[in-house]
Amino acid sequence: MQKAAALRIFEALSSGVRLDVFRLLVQAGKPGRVAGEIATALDVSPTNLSFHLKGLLAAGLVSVEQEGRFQRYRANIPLMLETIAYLTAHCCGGDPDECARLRGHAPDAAAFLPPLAHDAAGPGDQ
Amino acid sequence: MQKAAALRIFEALSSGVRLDVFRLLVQAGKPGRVAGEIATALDVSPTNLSFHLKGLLAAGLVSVEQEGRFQRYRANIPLMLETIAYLTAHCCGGDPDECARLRGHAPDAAAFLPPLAHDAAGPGDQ
DNA sequence: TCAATATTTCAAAAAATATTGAATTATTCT
DNA sequence: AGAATAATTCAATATTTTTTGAAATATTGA
Repeated sequence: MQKAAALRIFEALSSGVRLDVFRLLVQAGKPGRVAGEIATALDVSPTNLSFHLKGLLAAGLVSVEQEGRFQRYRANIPLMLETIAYLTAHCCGGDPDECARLRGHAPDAAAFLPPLAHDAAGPGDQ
Repeated sequence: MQKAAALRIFEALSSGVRLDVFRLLVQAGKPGRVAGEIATALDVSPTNLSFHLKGLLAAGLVSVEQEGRFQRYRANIPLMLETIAYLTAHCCGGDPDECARLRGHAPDAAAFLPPLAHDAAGPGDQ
């Protein structure tokens, strides 16, 4: 992952409406929700929802599939996890002990932070 | 974690400057960096940096410690991990198989997503 | 104490985002 | 084909966020 992608993802989740939409879709799971259902559930105008869905879509956090005259949206959870990997890459000044100590503070998350392998970004990484 | 906290965290990371600052501090590890070092490294004016640090601080993503006339900033990585736990809580419409399938898409992150124990938020959770 | 350094606060201007309602596109149903 | 439905695009307005430079605060060292 590169900076621009990570930035789009955080921008996408930095609005209350979009955060609600994404959570709704995460909770919905595989069946997702069509736009109208989302608008009703969250009490957002279709126009405004469309605006916010576009942001989530551009970030890759949701996908759409046309279903007749409906548009069915689904959450892309794995991308969210990749983003954290990007964020925590090359952490702790390369000190594995320090890295382990940090991990200790978030027990559930412990197994996630990779020891030191970190990201595989090439020279173009920003 | 509650919605308001998660929102502050994503807002905090939704600017290129703040994302750079946070990554710099994640990579710096325990010693962190004083404000002036950050400003120089990222070529941001002290005034503007101060503005952005305030956002990161309000979100809890960084901490400060006064050191003479310097202010030393450090990243709070565990909070970032908690945020993802919040985001992926109650996922997949409660279907564990579906949850497992999703996890399969992000191998490194696989161990992070808790099976179904999920968050411990009380009735006030938004 | 005085000058220099580090950082923050404040107020104004500039830029980016969000919201609204009307119009448009595309699909279904009769 | 024509009416109804689902959703998006467009253009205008409102709101929020970011940036800038000057001024203020606090600490250090002469």
